[in-house]
Amino acid sequence: MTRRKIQIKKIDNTTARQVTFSKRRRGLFKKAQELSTLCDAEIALVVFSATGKLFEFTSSSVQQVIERHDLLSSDFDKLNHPSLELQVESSTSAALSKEIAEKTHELRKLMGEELQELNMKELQELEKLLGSGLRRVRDAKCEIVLKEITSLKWKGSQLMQENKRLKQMANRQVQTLELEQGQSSEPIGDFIHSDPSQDHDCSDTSLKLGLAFPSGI
Amino acid sequence: MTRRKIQIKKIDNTTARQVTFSKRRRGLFKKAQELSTLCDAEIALVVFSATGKLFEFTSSSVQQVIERHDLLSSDFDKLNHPSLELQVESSTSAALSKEIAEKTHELRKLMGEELQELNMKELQELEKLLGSGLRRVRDAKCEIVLKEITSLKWKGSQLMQENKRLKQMANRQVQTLELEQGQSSEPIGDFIHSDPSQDHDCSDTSLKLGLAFPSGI
DNA sequence: ATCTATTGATAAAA
DNA sequence: TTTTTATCAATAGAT
Repeated sequence: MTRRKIQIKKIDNTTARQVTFSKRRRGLFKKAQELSTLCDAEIALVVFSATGKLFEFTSSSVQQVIERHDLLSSDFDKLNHPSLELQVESSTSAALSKEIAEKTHELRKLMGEELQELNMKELQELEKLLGSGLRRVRDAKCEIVLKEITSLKWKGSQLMQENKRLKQMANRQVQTLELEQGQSSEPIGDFIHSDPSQDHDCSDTSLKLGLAFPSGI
Repeated sequence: MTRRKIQIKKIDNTTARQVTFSKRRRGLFKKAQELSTLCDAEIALVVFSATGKLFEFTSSSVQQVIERHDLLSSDFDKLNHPSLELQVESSTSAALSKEIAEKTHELRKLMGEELQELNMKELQELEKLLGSGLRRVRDAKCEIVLKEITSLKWKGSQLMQENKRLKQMANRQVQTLELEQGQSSEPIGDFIHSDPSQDHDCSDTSLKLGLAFPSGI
């Protein structure tokens, strides 16, 4: 794409790969943003880096939905300003990463310096430290996922309810025809399978949440 | 971007918007594909057009997971049996919890048994073991999350299509009534909006995903 | 759908 | 990481 054309295959050099990842990720997110704006499309883009880092872009924030329906604690929302930037580094996540890095370093240091001095108690203490950090990270990630899934289920339940209502209406309408005309109209089966070719306004329905996603991930 | 620079705002002209949508959507998917290949990243990209059509790209490993667990895709009837879904999710989570527990137990055992025997190399091996275990857990989490989200999106699109068909049906039924009775029946508007207390315009039937929220793990 | 004049994205280097 | 710059790729408008 520039100085030289490149092959589309995994970049061997780690540094070059990371640089390219940063650049292209930004480019991709920008393109996604532009498409959603230009063409009024809904876009969800999730990128996991090779190191497991998560980046996400969604065309419309579900934050409003979540806040409106009081779904989950808003701890993470405070850190979130999706309108300002496509992707913001979370200070919480960064802090957690840092903490993990520090614990790991601590472990390395201890192992290198005082191997003979290590006893069970000290090792367990280290384990506990590492474990708590990891648990916090896990919980944070879980919460994010929960929000996402909950919002999707909410949307799904809206659609289901509307679907059900439309079916009821259709049935009523057929029954009305039968009554008024004293004969049966088209079989429902054919009616159901009529070919869709256009869309129009639909109606929203009340909130009926699905399941909570189990927190054990 | 070419003949002339354009503003990044919704394109008014419908035809132009659709053309641009097609072109840019292709470009976006290509970029996503390239990023996943070049940088070994896992990517899930979902685009709903303004008309509710679904386009999706997922990097290969994600795709395999989705196909492997494809049982959810074909029948969105399972949406009507949330308890079943809950069980599936729970068992999967339980497996992960178990894996974590096992890793922890392994560590304790190793530390408890041969503390004096542990040397730098062995400890580093232990650390690596833990790390890889954690990475596997993390990957498993990613898989579950992506699978869940993808299946929800799929279900959503199925419901949207069904709704579209039902709405079309309703319209035709009303029109049939009007023709056969030689007079107008209830206005379509009232028919569609039969429950005014809950209804409002919602031509936007597309799914909206969760927060833009990068997190480092 | 196909064609190009331009703009935009980005690989390599700093 | 971020910036710079030389090229390559994407695409707006036209056909």
